[in-house]
Amino acid sequence: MAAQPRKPTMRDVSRLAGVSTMTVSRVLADPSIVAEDTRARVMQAVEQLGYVPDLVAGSLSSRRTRFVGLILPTLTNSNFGDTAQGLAEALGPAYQLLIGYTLYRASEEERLVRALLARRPEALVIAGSIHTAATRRMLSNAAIPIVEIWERPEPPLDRAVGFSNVEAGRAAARHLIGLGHRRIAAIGSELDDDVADHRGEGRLQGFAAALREAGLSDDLVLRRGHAPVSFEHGAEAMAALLERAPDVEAVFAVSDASAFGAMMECRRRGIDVPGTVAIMGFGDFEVGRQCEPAISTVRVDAKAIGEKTGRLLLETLTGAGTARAPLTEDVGVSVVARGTTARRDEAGPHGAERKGRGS
Amino acid sequence: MAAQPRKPTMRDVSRLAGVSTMTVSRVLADPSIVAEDTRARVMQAVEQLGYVPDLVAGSLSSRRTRFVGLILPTLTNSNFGDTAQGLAEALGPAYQLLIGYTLYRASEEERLVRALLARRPEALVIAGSIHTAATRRMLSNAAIPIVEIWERPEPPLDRAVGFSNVEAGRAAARHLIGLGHRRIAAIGSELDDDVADHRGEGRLQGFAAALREAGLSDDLVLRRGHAPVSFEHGAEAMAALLERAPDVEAVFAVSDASAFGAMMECRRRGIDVPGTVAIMGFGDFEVGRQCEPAISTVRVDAKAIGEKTGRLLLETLTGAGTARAPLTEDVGVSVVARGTTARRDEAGPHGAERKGRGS
DNA sequence: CTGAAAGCGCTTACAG
DNA sequence: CTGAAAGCGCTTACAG
Repeated sequence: MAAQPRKPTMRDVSRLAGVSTMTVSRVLADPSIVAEDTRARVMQAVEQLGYVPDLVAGSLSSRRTRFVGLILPTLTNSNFGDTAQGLAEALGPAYQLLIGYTLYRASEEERLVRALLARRPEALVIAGSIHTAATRRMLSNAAIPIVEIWERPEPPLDRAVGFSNVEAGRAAARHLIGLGHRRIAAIGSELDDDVADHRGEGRLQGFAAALREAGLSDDLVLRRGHAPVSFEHGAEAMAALLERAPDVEAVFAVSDASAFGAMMECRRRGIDVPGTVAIMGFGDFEVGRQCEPAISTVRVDAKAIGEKTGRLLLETLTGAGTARAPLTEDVGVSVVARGTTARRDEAGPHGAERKGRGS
Repeated sequence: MAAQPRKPTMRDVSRLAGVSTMTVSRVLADPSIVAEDTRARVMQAVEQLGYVPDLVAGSLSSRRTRFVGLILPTLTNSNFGDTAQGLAEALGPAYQLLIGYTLYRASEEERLVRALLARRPEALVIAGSIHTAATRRMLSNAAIPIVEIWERPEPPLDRAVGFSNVEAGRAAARHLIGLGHRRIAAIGSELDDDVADHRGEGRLQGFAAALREAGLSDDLVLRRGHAPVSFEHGAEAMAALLERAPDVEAVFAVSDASAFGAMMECRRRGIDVPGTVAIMGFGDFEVGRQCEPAISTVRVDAKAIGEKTGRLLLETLTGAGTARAPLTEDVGVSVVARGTTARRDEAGPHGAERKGRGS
């Protein structure tokens, strides 16, 4: 790697082109306002030197960093990945995402907020609406747009784009109750002082509330292990659940990953899904769509959350929005009934019951 | 949101504490070199004003941005997420990752490299080793450590942490051949001028080469659709494969996601896995570990790639490494034989063959 | 259409 | 242990 003695600066370009740095700056920012031959000389110098403008200096000078901070619970959940990609796409190439992850830890969130704010992002997008006091203070004092996502806080710190996790849980319960199940369980993660999946907890609470309102017991709403919830989590939680309630008829998992794990645990034990136990998840993960039987779920458009957030931010940052956007945008959720909650008579033959080569 | 009239600067803190900005700067950078009572007054002023240092200014001044750029194909693959998290953890809180994704597009990679370099990262980590000429030039001229990951380029642009995808493909073929299969297929994605998964292609090529060396035909090595490969991809590719070769005995998919999709397609068609068709994937995704039967795979430690890269960078950036680290670190791959390639007599009863409630 | 001056908010490099 | 001066590489705000 042939290291240059020093990276070329705008000054180097301007000297080579025989103009001032201001002219170089203009050519790079808006070529149309510079005379054509001047512009050509500058571009030629830029090429020749392989000049890459220094946005650190540009940001300090213009007070525009073109950064948008994004704080997510994890980088390994494709739903949050979709949100990040949706946000990046909506924002376009003029903005750079500054992504951090918390692993559901409030302390880590606080550290991250401080670290990201030091980079002077023009806006900050953060999953969730429950923060430490210090985090809330920093966010409020930042004097930039803050968007809380994946929830529907009342009221939001500033703006919010998400949905009600409580309603999502309720919708799942309604679906299972409507199918005639009575001995209904749910599996999620524990909450402790520092690590907590408040959104999953919201779903669990909505689910439990709907159970009680229907006159059913919520004593099978289990919280096991720590977020993030995994495929393994579902398997273990399902095993624990069967230990405790061998007669369980239906299970709601706070995530499709967990639901899939639960279904695999049933398969290993020879328990028919949905024949003996119905299973429902949340998030509409690809695995749930593709597996056999496919997993019934509460769908949320993760990418749309990112896209709407991006558009909202663009309006706010460019001051383009004439009409003041609402404080909270709700992308809604929808129940998607699939194989794992099919009634016996509805259930098509699933692979487990077919043998031999078809096609 | 009560917007401050103006964010407090170090100047504001220094005035309130009755010291120079240099002293404030020292307290924040290394409190131990400042007298205790001075330090206390400064900290108190920092607290009172809610001062958050401006790293944009600090970076320009110190010529240390504490940024590490990371370019990944997608944000929605948990394997790359693991690499990102491993890198972030190894680097520690002193560095901020600047993450971008390309969707396997060379043109997007070029744009991203340019955009990230403008932020003056202290190092750049990039998935893959095949870049456009312009990208290579920018990378070489950047005069910062560049680490190519998830491959084993000969030679790397600068450094590399990865493994041989060709060998990974060969290992998969050897495993399937060793099991006695003869009519062996593979499924991956197409390559076109702009979008291409060169790592998946490497696996396919290694796989095909091993087939030929064993005297077998490689005419069932199929490339369908574009990267990123999905669960759906596997299902569709499997359907196409069965159309073309109903007598296929074993299939290698370039990703566990694809392998899972292929297996589900088999299940929908009543084709027994592994009884009639053996399936093998790559990447050791959680879904493959958890499903029934579990998916045989070529495992690569995605998180370790990130961690090793982080440690390498830390040594390089802090100049701590006395011994010059090797140009390329190979994390290796390993074949993990599981249910989907079990021989009939080895195969335990899998869920599909058990009925009724167990336990 | 182009440029000289000033300054963004810090840290480096001295000096004491 | 502390501070005054200079400067990082750009863009803003004038001026012509």
